[in-house]
Amino acid sequence: MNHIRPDTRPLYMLVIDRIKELSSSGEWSPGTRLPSEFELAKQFGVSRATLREALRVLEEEGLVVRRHGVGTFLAERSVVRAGIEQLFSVTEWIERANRVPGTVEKQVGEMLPTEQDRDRLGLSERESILCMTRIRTADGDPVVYCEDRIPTRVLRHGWRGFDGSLFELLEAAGRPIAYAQTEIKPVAYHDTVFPALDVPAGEALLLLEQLHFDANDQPVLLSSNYFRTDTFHFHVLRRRP
Amino acid sequence: MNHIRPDTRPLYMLVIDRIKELSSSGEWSPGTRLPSEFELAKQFGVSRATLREALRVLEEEGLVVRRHGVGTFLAERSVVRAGIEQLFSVTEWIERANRVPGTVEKQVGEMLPTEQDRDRLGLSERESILCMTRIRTADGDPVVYCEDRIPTRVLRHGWRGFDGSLFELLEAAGRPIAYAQTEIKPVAYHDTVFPALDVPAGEALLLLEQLHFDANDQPVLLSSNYFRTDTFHFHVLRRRP
DNA sequence: AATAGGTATGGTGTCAGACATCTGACCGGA
DNA sequence: TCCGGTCAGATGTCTGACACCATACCTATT
Repeated sequence: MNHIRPDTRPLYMLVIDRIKELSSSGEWSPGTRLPSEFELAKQFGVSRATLREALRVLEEEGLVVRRHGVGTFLAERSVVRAGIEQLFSVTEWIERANRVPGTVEKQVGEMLPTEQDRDRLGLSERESILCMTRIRTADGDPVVYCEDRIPTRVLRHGWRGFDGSLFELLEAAGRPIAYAQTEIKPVAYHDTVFPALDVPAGEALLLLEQLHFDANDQPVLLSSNYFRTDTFHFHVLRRRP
Repeated sequence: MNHIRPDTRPLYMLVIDRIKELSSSGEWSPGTRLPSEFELAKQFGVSRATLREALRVLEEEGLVVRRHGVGTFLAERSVVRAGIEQLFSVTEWIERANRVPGTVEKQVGEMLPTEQDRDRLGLSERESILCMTRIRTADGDPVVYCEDRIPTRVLRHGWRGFDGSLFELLEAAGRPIAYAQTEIKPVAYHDTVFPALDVPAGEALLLLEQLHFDANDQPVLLSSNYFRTDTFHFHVLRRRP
């Protein structure tokens, strides 16, 4: 075929993006029937097989509903985006709320991992970790309290040029984060964290304990983030198994 | 072809189930390479196109990793199951912890919805709702505080024969729950709930505010569940968008 | 011997076309 | 009015082919 494609990602992903574009731009409204697979494939210039791969994923995500012998429909209730299952850095999260992210450093330095750290990050006793404690701000207000641990060996170029986003730091080190195992816990009080975030009396914090992995399933970051819930809302779309 | 299939679900779903079986039964261990698509298709007696639909979904779920020109591999870290994105009833949840579910009824009755209820459930002013407040127990210990609201019109046969599981009640009414929009909130204290659950001092509860929908995207149940986190753990696999 | 480059092989990615099966609407006769 | 047949159009599945990619191996050059 010798086609020249500017984007090297698989074709079906480009189709997915295009469909999401069309649906979120209001081109197609919720509940309407999409053109037939044959028609869509022709329109996008891909084969029906490729188009179907895209639709299969979209169906799995809940954006479209397919009915045998009838057609493919845009879901009635557009899936709530940015649920907790989507992994954003704290920086990104603050920006998505249209606020300006900032950082107040409390502690940064190398140290030896505890046994629990070693266990979860898969380290030997001698390997050191970069450990930091920070308060993240939105428009100057303290909103998240962060404790992060990164194996020193992961950071080939040290941590110079570090500007607040660990995600970018790890990307620059060639170990971009792909996913995270996250535990969700409510916190009624904490001697250090609550005063630092200036939490009003009676309010609780939401703690996300996260173990982050790179694309090769290697753990690269262990973090505990305490969120003020008057600023951040957490939701998720739960489905019957 | 004129094949007679006992299971009427789409073929690719059966393939998915079979693959999950093989991987969870230890037939295939994490990290190993699966047989080639051609080989697998032959083995399962389906076409490569169908097999690929199954693999596409499994890849999206994170159970397998596909590499162009190399092969398809079982994911190194098996995806954490029963994350918060899977919707279980409280009854099921307690059973999954190998404990015996029970119910202490506090209040059950029909009443008129508040404006917020009407808004979220899509009701008119005159329609009544079935409203109940209950404490769920595990082996007799109070572990979840539940407030539930169901539009009366949904329950065609009334609510006789109700045994504790709203999911089963709605299934019997022909409106089985398909998914729920869930908001996650930490709660530091609540005058009614905390004493009722006998929460130890200093411990917080996790509140899930859920709007449940049936398969036709119609809201059928609005619930607020307060969970004791010494009994329930909530986790989720978050992925980069 | 070490290394750079070509080639063979076997994997996934994409395509085109065909037939099977399901659904809803239309239509005509009891 | 009701019921069954028919038909069009949609998704579900299959087949066979070729393109593209990654790796292993071989070869020629250094």
